[in-house]
Order: sequence, then C-alpha cells, then structure tokens
Amino acid sequence: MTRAPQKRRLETRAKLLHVAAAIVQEQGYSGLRVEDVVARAGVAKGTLFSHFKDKDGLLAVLIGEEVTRLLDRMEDEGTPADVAALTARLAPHLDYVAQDRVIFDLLLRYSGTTAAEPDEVVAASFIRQVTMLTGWLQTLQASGKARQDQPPDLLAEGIQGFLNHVLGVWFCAGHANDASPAQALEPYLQAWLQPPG
Amino acid sequence: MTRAPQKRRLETRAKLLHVAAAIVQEQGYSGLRVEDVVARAGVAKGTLFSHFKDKDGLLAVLIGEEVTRLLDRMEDEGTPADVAALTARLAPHLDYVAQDRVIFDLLLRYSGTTAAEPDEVVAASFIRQVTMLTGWLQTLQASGKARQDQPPDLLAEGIQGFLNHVLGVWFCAGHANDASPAQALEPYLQAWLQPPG
Amino acid sequence: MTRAPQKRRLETRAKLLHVAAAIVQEQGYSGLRVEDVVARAGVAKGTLFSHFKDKDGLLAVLIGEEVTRLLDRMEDEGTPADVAALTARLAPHLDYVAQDRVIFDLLLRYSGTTAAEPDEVVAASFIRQVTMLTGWLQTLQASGKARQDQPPDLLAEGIQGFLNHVLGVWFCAGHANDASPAQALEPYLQAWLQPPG
Amino acid sequence: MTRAPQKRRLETRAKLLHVAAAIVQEQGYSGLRVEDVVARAGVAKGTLFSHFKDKDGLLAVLIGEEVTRLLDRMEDEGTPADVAALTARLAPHLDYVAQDRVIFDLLLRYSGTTAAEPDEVVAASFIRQVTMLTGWLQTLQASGKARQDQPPDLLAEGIQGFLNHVLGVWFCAGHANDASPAQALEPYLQAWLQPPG
DNA sequence: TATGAATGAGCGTTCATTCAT
DNA sequence: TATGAATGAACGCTCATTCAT
Repeated sequence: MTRAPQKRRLETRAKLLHVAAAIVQEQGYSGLRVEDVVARAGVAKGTLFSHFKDKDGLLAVLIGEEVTRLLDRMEDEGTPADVAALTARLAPHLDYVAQDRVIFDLLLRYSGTTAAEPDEVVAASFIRQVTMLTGWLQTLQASGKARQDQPPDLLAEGIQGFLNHVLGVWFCAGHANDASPAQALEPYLQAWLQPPG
Repeated sequence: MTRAPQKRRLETRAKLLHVAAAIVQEQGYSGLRVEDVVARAGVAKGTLFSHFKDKDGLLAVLIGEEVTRLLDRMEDEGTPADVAALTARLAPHLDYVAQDRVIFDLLLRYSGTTAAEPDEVVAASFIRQVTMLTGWLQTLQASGKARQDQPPDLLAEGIQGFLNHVLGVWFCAGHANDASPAQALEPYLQAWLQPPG
Repeated sequence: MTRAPQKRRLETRAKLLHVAAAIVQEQGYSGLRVEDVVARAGVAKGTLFSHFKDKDGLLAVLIGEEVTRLLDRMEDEGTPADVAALTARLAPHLDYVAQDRVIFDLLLRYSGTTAAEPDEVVAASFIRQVTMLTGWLQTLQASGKARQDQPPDLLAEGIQGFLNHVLGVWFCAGHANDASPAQALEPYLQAWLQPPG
Repeated sequence: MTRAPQKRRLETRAKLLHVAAAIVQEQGYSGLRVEDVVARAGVAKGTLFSHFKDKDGLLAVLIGEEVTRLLDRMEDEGTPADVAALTARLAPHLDYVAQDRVIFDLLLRYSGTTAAEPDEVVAASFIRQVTMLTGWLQTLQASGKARQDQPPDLLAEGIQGFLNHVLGVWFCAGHANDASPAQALEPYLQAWLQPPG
C-alpha cells in the first residue's frame, strides 16, 4: 500500500532536478557534485538519496528528459526521406551527447537495454529510439531508399553502433579534427543502409 | 637532450609491469592496487609514478601489451578466407575485452587514435588493428568476398564500431543473454561486409 | 544558515583532540602521525580533515589549548611584583615552547595576530597574552616598578619580541649553552622594563 | 692534501648559483626547486649536492651574499647619527627579508650564531651584523645618543630580537596593515635605545 | 521523511636527498 | 667528479554513499 507521494516530496524532487539542471548548465555534467546540488537545493544529502537511487539515477533522469525532448522533435518531423536526411535528423542527438563525456558514458551503459526494464527514463528512451529507427527503416526499405536484405531492427541497432563509434572517436580525438560528429557519421550510414546498385 | 634510458631504469619498468601482470592474473584488473604493485616489486611508490603517469597509465601499457600479443596471433594466421572466418579471428580479442569492463573502458578511450600519437602502446595497437583489418579487407575485396563499393579503411573502422557496440551491449546485459560477443558480432559483419547479390 | 554542530560531531572532535594529545604526550609533537590519530580515535581519515583543515590545524588547536592552560595559571597568580617576578612568571611558557621546535614554528606564524580573527585558538591565546601583559605592565608602571615613558602595550609587544628572540637563539644553539630560556630572557626584560635611575 | 678546485668545478658552482639566483628573481625563494636549478644549469642532481651540503646550503650562499652586500652598504655610510638614523639604516635589510618568508625562516635559524662557526656565509654575516651594531652603539653611547646603562652587545642583540619580531608580525599580518617593517621597528628602537630623560 | 556526520579505501603527490654506476 | 634513477614516508584528498538520530 504505497501512498501517493505528498506534495512536499514532489516539490523537493522537482527542486533537486531544477538545481541539478542549473549546475549542469553552468559547469557541465562532469562538474556536478552531490554536495553542490543539496546545498543549493537547501536539503540534506540523505534527502537526495531518498529521491534517487544514486547520483547516476539523478543524472539519468536529467539526461533522459533531454533525450526524450530530442526524440520528440525527431519524431515530429516524420520519417526522413533518405539516408542523408536520416543523418541530419540524428545530428541534434549527436551534438547533445558530444557535449560531455559523462552523457556518453551513461548512455553507453544502457546500449543493451531491452524492453524488459521499462522503469528507467533512459532505458525507455533507448527503446523508443530503436523503435523509432526501426519504423523509419521499414518505411525507407519499402520506398527502396534503404537496403532490404536485412531486418530493420538489425539495421537500427547497427546505427546505434555507429553513433557510439563516432562519438567515441570524437571524444578521443579531442574534438580537433572534424567539424561535427554528424559529418563523421554520414559515410558509415551511407555504406550501412544504401541499397545495392 | 633526453638521453636513452639507462639499463637500470628499463629493468625497473619491466619489473613493475611484470608484477602488475601477475597481480592482474590473480585478482583481475579491478583488483590491482598500486600499493601491492610497488610492494611486490620492491620499489617506492614514487618510482612507479615516475614511470607511469598514473594507475591508468600502467594499466594502459599492460592492456596494450596484451592486445599486441593478440594482434600478433591474429596476423600470424594470415588473411581470413571470408567474413565468417574474419569474425572467428576477432573472437579472442572480443573475449579478452569482454572479460573485464576496465579493459573495455580503457580501450574505448582510445577508439579514435590516429597515427599522430605513436608513443602509447594502446594507441599503437589501435592503429595496427585498423591497418591489419584494412589489409585483410583489401584481399577480401579482391577475391570478391567483401563488398567493393567502399574503401577498405572505412569498412575497417566500421568493424571497430561494431566491436565496441557488441561489447557495450555485452556489459550492459549482464552477460546473461548471449553465448559470446563474437556470436553477436557475426550478423553485423555479414551485413556490413557481404558483397551484394 | 549554519546550525549549531550536533552533539556527535562535538564528541568526535573532542575524541580526536584527546587522542592526539595522548600521542603527543608519548611521542612528542614531531611524532604525531595523522594515521595514528585516526586509527586510535577509531574514525576515518576523512573525518579528521573535515574537523581540521590539515595536520597543522589540529596541531594549532592542541598547542593553543596548552598555551591557554599556561595562561590560566599565569593569570591566577596575579600581577607579578617586579620584573624579576615577571620573568619567572613567563618561565613555564618559555619552557613549554622550548621543548619542541614544532611549537615554536607554529606560534611564530601567529606572532602578529590581532583582535581581528577570534576564531582560532592560537590567535585567541596570543591576544590574551598581550592583553594580560599589558594589564600587568600598567600595574607595574603605577607602582613604579616599570618604566612609565612608554605605553604598556608597546612594552608588552616588545616582551613578545624578546620571548621569540630568546627561543630562536635557544633552538639555534642546540640547547647547549644556557640553563634555560628564561635565564636568557632576564637581562633583556630588565633593560626593556626597568625604570631609569 | 685537498687540491685547489679545478677551473671547471668552479664554473659549475658559479653556474648553479647564477641559475638559482635567476629562478629566485622570477619565482621568489619559495619557488626554488632543486629540479629546476639543475635542469637549467644542465647538470645532474647529484652534482648540485656535491657543491652544496643541501638545498639550504645553496640558499644560504645566495642569501648570505645578498645580506653581505646590504651590510657593505650599511657600513659604508658610517655610524648613524641617532636612533632614527639607525632605523633608517636598517630599512633595506628589513625590506629584503620581508620580501619572502623563506629568507626569514633561514635567517631565524642562524639567530644564535656565535663566533664559533665561521665557515658559513650566513653565520659570518650574522656575526658581522652584531659586531657592526655593537660598534655603532658604542659610538652612540659615547655621544649620548643611546642609553649607557647597558653593554652595547646586549643592546645589539636586542635589536636583532626586535627585527625578528617586526618581521614575524609582518608575515603574519599578511602585509596588509603597515607601510613597511621599518616603520613598525622605530618605536621599539626608540624605547630600547633612547637615553633616559 | 529528513538530517548531516561519518565512512572508505586507495590514489597521487611531494621533492630534497642518496648512492651505485 | 658527474650522473640520474630511486627513495621515503607520510600527507591530503576524493566524494558518492550510508545510517543512526
């Protein structure tokens, strides 16, 4: 018999998230310290951990919300017309993750998320992303804009692999070489998805 | 200005690496303690840190050497006959990395290594891996066993992407689902490399 | 904003100081190791550093408390009758500081303490010492036992100068020459304080 | 049968001192690292320690030379006419020591130097300072400009005490309060030296 | 439910000094 | 005489997490 959370509890949770978002804004994800969050939120350390399993839990909500927002926008525009459009559609997501290694690391930890664990925001967004990509690919396959010799979900997961690859290289190279991760992604997607001929 | 290191210095470095490898053998990478290393090597802590930037620096050399050893074996067997053989050839590497998340994390940090930084063992092994793969792919392309519509080095780097993807999923899923990372890799490589038709 | 410290915190602090004092008793100030303190106090290292800025911070409180105790005794006996009595009254303080260079060095770092920083034990004891001396000198001046041509606080601070001078020489000479620092102090105080004629 | 040092040895010593002086110029005494000195001098660490007993030995020569230079200038101007002139004469020395706590600490370690150890530059300069002051005080006493009821060497050593006191306060107070250490010294010297009446 | 003091367990640092070559 | 690799021996720090109140 868990009661509905009280109003005050919800307010505290919201305040923690708000403060954390503000700190991330100022110092980046890697600059986020539990100490600072609770200090600025005016609550005790223990309180934070009664709201979130651990620091990653807080981070996951924060990042999950942002990713969800990005997915919303991606979906709003409908299925991209071709592989080039698909790459362009993924660019905001890449740019977001490329902004801080902490995001990349956290997301990587969820790469293998399956439909089994629906309670986590990040897990949910992963599943949604793969579902969305799969749907797009089906459409692209149907219109002859994507190879048809592979199941769309394999293609979708392969895309996630390339996303991570490109981001890994991005963080490694010190951002020096390329204009953007999306640019680096394009040739892989072309080679991965283009129909033969 | 910088002279060649003296014999004694090289011996100390070798001793540190040897001891560290032994401890890893016994306790795994995560069980490696700097204190234990210096204690067993019979040197002062400061000495270790004069040889390696930090614990990760030591780890990188250790892992780099192991990867180098694996590459040696891969190369010894010559170009694999087809994509299935290629996947099999990559299995030992996958198994090695899959053994401990520490290895995966460290290698991921070097994914984007280019020929620019030749002094690091890990970096060097990455470059070598991509070079080796590129060579193989050229042969496979020539024999019609691999698609010919893409440059071999793009294909090689794509393979690295899939390797990381498969490993990421592996660590994420808690090793529960699949028999081995190599098994998970196969469909991706088939789809990525197989010649059309 | 900052509430009063909780009971437990005060107890821990007291325990740390108590243990440290015991170790100093046994091994001297230079024999004090942070590790020993926390081990014997049964607290974590981090706890010590959350109570005291660093080892010197702990030391300062320890020394400050001892100096305070010495001051208590000095004050209890009332104003000394003349300069010779004043010298004798200062002897225990001199003996205490002369016992370990660590004490001398730490106190020297606070020589110039003014009433501005009241939170430090050592600083407070310095202020108190000068206040006490000033009071005594006023009385001695009134009774014609001390020169009256100078303000009592200048005379008091001058005395502190001589204390340090004598102690500096004491540590420098390897304790070999003189019986006690107090003995070395006497001629200076006589010359500094005695009324002309 | 110690031979005269060879030319090359003397050159190395000179180079070390020169380099050390340059570093002090740039980074202050507290910024002096043995490592930097030998690196810039192009010699090995061991070489430095074959020339100087320890780092303090090098520092002592450096500081001793400077103090000697200051003493030369003080002496050149002859006996000061009165206490005010004496204070002014001591100002350059005070300013020099006030510039860096390291100087103060090192000199303090020699406060008790007696004529016994003539081999050290700093020790020698201390003896010379006290001798010089004693000489001046004799003259001042003879001319009625200084109190005559105390032996001149006691007065001289007292002056050293005040010098140290003023400097201790200087370093403690964070240089914030007073214009210069010499200004703080004056009232003490007046009270210490002025003839009664 | 909130609090905040305490934990843990090892890492990296310091840098003057020594000593075998 | 010069070299430079190695030493020593603690210190200070980290900071997410726990748990008694």
